[in-house]
Amino acid sequence: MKEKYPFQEIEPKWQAFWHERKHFHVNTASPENKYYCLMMFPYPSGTLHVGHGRNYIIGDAVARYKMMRGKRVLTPMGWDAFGLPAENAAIKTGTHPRTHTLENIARMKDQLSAWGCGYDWDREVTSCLPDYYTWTQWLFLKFHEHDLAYKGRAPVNWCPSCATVLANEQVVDGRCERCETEVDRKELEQWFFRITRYAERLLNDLDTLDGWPERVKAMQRNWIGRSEGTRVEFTLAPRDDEKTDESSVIPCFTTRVDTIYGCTYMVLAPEFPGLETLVKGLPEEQAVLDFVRNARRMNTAERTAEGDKNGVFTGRYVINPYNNERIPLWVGDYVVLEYGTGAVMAVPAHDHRDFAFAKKYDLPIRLSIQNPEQSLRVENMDEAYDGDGIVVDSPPFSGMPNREAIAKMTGYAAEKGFGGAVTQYRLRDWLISRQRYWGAPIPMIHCPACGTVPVPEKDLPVLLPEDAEFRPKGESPLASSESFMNVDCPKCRQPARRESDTMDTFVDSSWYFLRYLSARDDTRAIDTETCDRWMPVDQYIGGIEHAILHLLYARFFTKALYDMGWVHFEEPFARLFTQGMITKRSEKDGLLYKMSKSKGNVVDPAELIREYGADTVRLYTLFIGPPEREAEWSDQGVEGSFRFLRRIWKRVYDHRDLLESARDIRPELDRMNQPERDLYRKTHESIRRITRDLEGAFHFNTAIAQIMELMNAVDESGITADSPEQARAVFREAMETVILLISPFAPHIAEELWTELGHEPGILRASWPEFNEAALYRDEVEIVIQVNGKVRGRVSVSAEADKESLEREALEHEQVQKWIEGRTVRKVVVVPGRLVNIAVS
RNA sequence: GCCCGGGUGGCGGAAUGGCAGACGCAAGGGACUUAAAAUCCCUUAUCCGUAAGGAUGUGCGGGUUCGACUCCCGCCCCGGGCACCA
Repeated sequence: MKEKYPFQEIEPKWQAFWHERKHFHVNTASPENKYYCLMMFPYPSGTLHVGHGRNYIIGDAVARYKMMRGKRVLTPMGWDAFGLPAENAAIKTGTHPRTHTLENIARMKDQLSAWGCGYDWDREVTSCLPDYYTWTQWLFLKFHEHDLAYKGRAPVNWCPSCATVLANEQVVDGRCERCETEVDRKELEQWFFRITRYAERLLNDLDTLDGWPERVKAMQRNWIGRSEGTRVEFTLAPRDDEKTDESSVIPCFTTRVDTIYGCTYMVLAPEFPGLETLVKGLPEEQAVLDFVRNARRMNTAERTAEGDKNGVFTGRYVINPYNNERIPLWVGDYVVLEYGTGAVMAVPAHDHRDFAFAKKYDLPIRLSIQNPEQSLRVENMDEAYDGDGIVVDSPPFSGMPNREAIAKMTGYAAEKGFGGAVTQYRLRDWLISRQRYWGAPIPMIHCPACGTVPVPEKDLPVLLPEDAEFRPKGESPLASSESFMNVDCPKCRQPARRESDTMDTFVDSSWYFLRYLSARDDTRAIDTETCDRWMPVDQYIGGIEHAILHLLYARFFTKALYDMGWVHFEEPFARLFTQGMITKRSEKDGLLYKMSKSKGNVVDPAELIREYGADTVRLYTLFIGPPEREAEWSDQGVEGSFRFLRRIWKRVYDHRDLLESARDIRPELDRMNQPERDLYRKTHESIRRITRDLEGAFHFNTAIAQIMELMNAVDESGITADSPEQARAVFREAMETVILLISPFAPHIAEELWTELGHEPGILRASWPEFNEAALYRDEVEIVIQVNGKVRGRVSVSAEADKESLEREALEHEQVQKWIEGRTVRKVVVVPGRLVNIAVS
C-alpha cells in the first residue's frame, strides 16, 4: 500500500473495473427490487463544467447507495442530440452537425467516466440517430392518428435570430429562451400537439405526485392556469344599415359574472376573427383597421407590457343578456385573443383594467357590488373595487352576497340558454414545428390531390437529407433539398412534396426514458411489457429549468400513450429531485453567476481531477450545501475535501497492522471499556444518521459531515496496534464503516481501501451497514438544568433516572440554587434524558 | 397583484418544540522543520470581565408555551414562477 494517496493511479483502475465487471448493467426481465434512477439526458455541448457535474454526481451517489441497499438499479444515459447549437456551428464552420455532435458525445462520455459515474451504456440512446428518431416519427404518426397532432394556422412566436417559430413555453418575457432576441408574432400554418386536451388531467394528477417538489408542482399549476368562470353570450345588435352579420352572438368568459350588471361596454382583441366584416362600411371602419394594423405590428413584449391601454370604438353594439341593455363594442389592445373567447365584458367599477380604460375613453362606470362598509360611490372612486360585497342594482340578484350570486347567475345563464359554467385554461397547444435542419423531420406529405397525408409506417424513417442548405432563411433548410422534398403521394402515387419542418427537440426528450428500456429494439418504439415492469422512474434527477417545459411535455406524452394503450401508467416520474445551480463569483465584476464561458467563471473538471482526483470533486460537490439549493463554488472548499480523503487514506496506511490484526475479532459490547464504547456508539450513530439522510431527501452535505465526525472520533480514540483486542476490533469496524459510508460519494478510494482491508474487490456489492440498537445506548447522560429557560447548570445522571430524582438533582444543583434562592418555584418541567426546566418568579 | 422558496457567525451551512452555530472553509496562535510545504494541537457569534461568570443574539413586530431558529398572526427584504388571463 502506498503511503501517499495515489488517486491518479486508483481512479482509472476502478473505473475500468466497474466497466469490465458490468456493475451498472441490469436485466429488466424481472421487476424484483427494481430501482430506476434517471438523470436528465444532456445536450452534447462538448464540455461539461463542474456545475453540470452536480446532476451526474448526485445521480451516481443515489445509484450506488441504492445498489448497496440491495436494489437492482437501472441508470442509463443518452444524448438529447438534436438542436440549434450544432446547427449554428455547422453554419459557421461547414462541418455537418452530426459530425460535430458525435464528436462531442465521445468527449462527454469520457468526462462522465472520469467523474466515476457509472451507467448501463448498452442502453445508450442518441436522439439524432435514425434508430431513435425513426420512433420519434412513429410516435408523431400515432399522435396524428389519435387527433393529437394537427396542422393549424395561428399567430405564433417567431424568433428572427433563430429563424424559427417557438412554443409558448420557449418564450420568456417576450424573448427567445435560447438567444434572448425579441420574439415577433407571425400568422403561420404550423404543427401542434393537442396538449390542451390533457390540461385537466395534467393539473389534477399533480396531486398524486407526492415525490415531487412543491415548487415544481406550483409552477406547473401556474402554467396550466385553470380558472373557473361563466360563459355569457352577448347578442350583436343589428347594424343600422341593415346589412346582416355572419354570426349574431359574441361569447365572453368571465370569472366575475356577479358584476355583469355593471358591464358598460365590451372589448374585442385586435385579432378577433371576423372583426373586419363587423365594421365593414361603417364610418368607424378605417379607424378600426388602422388600430388593428398597429396593434399587430407590435411584438409580443410590447403587446404584453402592462400599462397604457389603447382602444377604439367599432360603431357596433351588443346586448347584455341579463338586462337587455345595449352597450358599445370596442377593440382594445389589452385583450388577448388566445385566452377565453378573445372578448371581454368590461366592468370598470370592479376591474382595474376596465377602470383605466373607461377613464381614458370616458366610458360610463356603474357600481354593481357594494363593499361591506357601504362606502362605495361611483363619483368618489379612483380605483376599481374588486373585493367581495353585496350585489346591488342587479335585479333579481340584488342583495345577495356576491360569491353566492356567481353560482346563481351562472345557473341563470344555463337555464336561459345564453351561457353557463366553463373552465378556462391558460395552457395552449404545443407548437412543435421548427424551420430548422437539425431535428427529426415531421413525417407528413403534402399532396395537391389528397391533402396532407401521413408517411406510411413502413416508410419510416424519413431520413434527413445530406444535401440541404443550412443557412436559415425563414423556411426550413429541408426545403432546399429537392431529393428530399420530391416524393410520391402514398395514397394516389402522384408527385407530392414532403413536409419540410422538423420537430421541436422537446419531442425527442418526451419519451427517451421509455426507450432506455428497449433501446436496441428495432421492431418497435416502446416495449410495453418491460415498461410495465420497470416504470415509473423511481427517481428522476435534473435541473429546475425544466420544471415546466420538459416535465410537462413528458407527462403529456405518458398520458397520451396511456390512452393509446402503449403504457399502463399515467405518470412517468414517481419522485423528482431538482438540484440547484452551481454559481461562481466572476473575476471581472465580483458578482455571482451561473457558470458560463461568457462570464469567464467556468471551472474545468479535468484540471481538478488531475490535481485532486475525481473523488475530491465528487465529495466537494456533494458537501457544498443542500443539493436542491444554489451553491457557490469555492476553490478552498475543494482543498478541504481533498484533505479529508487524504486523511482517511493516511489512517488506513498508518494503522494497517492494527487493522490487519483485528480482522477476525468481532466487537462485543459487554467486553468494551468506556472509550471503546464511545467509538462504537459513534460508529452506529453515524450509520443511523447517514442512512436517514439518504432516505427520502438527499442530505448529502450532512451525511458527509457525519462521516467527518466519525473520523474525528476515530482519531480521538487514541487506539493503536498495542491496544487491547476489543479496542482494535472497534477501531477496525469504525474504519470499515467510514469506507462503506463514503463509498457512494467517493467510490474509487472506497474500493481501494476496501480491498486493502482484505475484502473482495467490488464494494458496490457489499451491503450498506446496519446499525446496532444496543450500541446507541448510554448509561450516563448529561442533563441540562434551566431556570426560566436559561441554561444554569448541567449534571451527569444515569440514563434510567426517573423524573422525581431528576427534579431533586436539579433543585439541589449548586449553580442552580443561586438562581432560585429567594424566589418561588412555580413549576418544574422534566424531560428525561434531556433537561429540567425550573420556572421561578 | 397571485403562487412557491429563502433570510442563522467572517463565509458555506447544522439543529424530531428542549444546550443555537454540528461539520467544513477562512482567520489567528502554537508544535514539528535550517526553512517551506504537508501534518498535528489550540482559539474563533457579539458585548462586558484578568477570570469565574454575566448580558445580548437565528430579518422586524406581536402571540402561544415551562421552553420558539422551529408553531400561529402581521410586516420587511431577497430569489423564482405566473400575469393587461377577464
